[in-house]
Amino acid sequence: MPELPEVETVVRGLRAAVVGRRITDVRFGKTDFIADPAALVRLLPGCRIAGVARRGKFVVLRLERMSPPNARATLLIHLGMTGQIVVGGAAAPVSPHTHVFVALDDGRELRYTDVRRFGRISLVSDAQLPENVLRLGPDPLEITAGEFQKRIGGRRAMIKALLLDQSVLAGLGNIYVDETLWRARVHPQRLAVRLRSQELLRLHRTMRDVLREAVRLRGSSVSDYVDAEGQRGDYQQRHRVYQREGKRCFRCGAAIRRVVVAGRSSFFCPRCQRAPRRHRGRRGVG
DNA sequence: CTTACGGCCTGGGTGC
DNA sequence: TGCACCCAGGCCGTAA
Repeated sequence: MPELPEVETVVRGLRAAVVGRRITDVRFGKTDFIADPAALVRLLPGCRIAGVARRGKFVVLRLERMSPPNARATLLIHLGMTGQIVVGGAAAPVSPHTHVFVALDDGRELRYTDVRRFGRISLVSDAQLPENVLRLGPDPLEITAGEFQKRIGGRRAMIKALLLDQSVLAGLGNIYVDETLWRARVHPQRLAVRLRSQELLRLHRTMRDVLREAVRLRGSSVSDYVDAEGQRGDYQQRHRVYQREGKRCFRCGAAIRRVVVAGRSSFFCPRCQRAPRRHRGRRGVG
């Protein structure tokens, strides 16, 4: 499940592999997750890949068209749950569920594979870019403690819902929110408005620690995430609560529990992460 | 405006 | 062996 660390890892691999390359051909399998596949066929061939960046969980491919001179466009790719972008030889065997083939001028091919097709691909002009990116909040690795407090503190929603909200912060998903909350000892159902300033600061610091370590370990491979070279990440070995229901808390030994918060499975330690009062006594039996 | 929630997309895994 | 069903993450519409 690609979140910030996985997308960052993919982006770094892509950057090394495709920046400067020219696109020679585009072919598709299924296209129902692509905004305008005909536009990709029409506009991508001939483009030079000028840069690769990450915005939240989006992979951002900056493209330069030959004509008109200096025309620019941006390919936005969201990996959804099971999206993979892998660069390899054009003759390499094709993995099942591969739906986009982008041939490059060095004989290699960039391929997009997505079992569920929850991913999204769209080509936008620079004029359209703001409306696509504007609604995203700041990057968790760049936001300052002050900004973090300002965006989160005082709001009445549950802290987990806010951390998952891409317009509040862009890049966190279920795994890294749960891991951050456990490390900061904050219960997922606490209302942000009820968090003490000290807890908000701890959350900010912990979130960044978790994400930096996860990037260093090239992300978490829980189901089928792989980076641009097709390699799995290692951060799943550091997970302390995610998908560990019933297992012992690494800190205190209590049994990890699961509740649904913001429509998502949420794993936490009932002893390290104290529930807010209004939830005490009616936590699920399991 | 803010928040909560249900539904939708798809198909692998699970359990009967 | 087959098959119904759950579930994942993001997003959108709707309601309060």
